[in-house]
Amino acid sequence: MTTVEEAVALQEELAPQVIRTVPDGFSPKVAVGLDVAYGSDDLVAAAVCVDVATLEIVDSVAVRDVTDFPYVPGLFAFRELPSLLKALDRLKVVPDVLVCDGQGIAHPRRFGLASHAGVVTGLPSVGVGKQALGHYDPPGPGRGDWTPLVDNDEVVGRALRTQAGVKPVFVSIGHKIDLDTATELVLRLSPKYRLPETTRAADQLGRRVSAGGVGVQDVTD
DNA sequence: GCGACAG
DNA sequence: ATCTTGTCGC
Repeated sequence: MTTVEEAVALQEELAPQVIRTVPDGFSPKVAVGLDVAYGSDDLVAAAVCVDVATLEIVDSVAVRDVTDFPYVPGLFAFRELPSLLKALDRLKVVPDVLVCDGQGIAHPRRFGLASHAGVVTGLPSVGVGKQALGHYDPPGPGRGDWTPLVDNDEVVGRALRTQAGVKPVFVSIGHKIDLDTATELVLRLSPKYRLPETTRAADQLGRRVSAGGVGVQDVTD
C-alpha cells in the first residue's frame, strides 16, 4: 500500500511534468466529467462524456470499486484516481478534456487530482473545486466574474462565478491547458447551474449507481 | 502551540 | 464525501 510519504514524493516527482499551456488548435468536442460517490463499504467512480457544443451526454461509465487510501488533504488523488482511471478505460468515446471534481495546480505541491489525472492519461484537464485551496477575494456578482486564487503569493487558479447569485467555483489548470481556456470551458459547461454539466452528470450517475440499482457490473449509458 | 485542511 | 423533504425566497 502506498504510504503518505511515498505519495508526497510521487507528487513532487510528477508535478514538473504538468504543462500549463494548450496544445495547438485545442478545440474540445467532448469533455468528460469525473466524480466519485461513496457508499458505506465501497465507492463508485463515474465518467460522463458530454458534447461541449450541445451538452448532450454521449457516453458514460460507472465502476464500483474499493479504496484503501484514506482521505488526506493534499493526497486526494491517491484515494480517487485509481477508480476514476478504470472508468475512463471503459469509455467508448475518447474525450478531449477531463473535468475533475477537485483542484489541479491549486494544490500545496501544485499537483492536485486534476493535474495527476491529466499527466497520467496525457490528456488536457481542468480542476473545478467547490472549496478553495488558497486565498481569494470575492469575485463580482455576475456570471463570468472572477478573481485570482492565490497560494504562497502565486496565482494557482480562479474563483469563478458561474451563475449570478451563487458561490464561486475554483478553477485551476490540470494539465495541457491554460487558465483562460480552462475558465472559458468551465463557463461554457455551466450554462444553468453552479457546477459544470459534466460534474453534475457524473455526480448523479455515481450516486445513482452507488445507491442501489446495478450491482457489480459496469453501467454504461 | 493553533488553525487550516480539495472530496 | 455522507446523513436528508419540504420549504422559504427571488
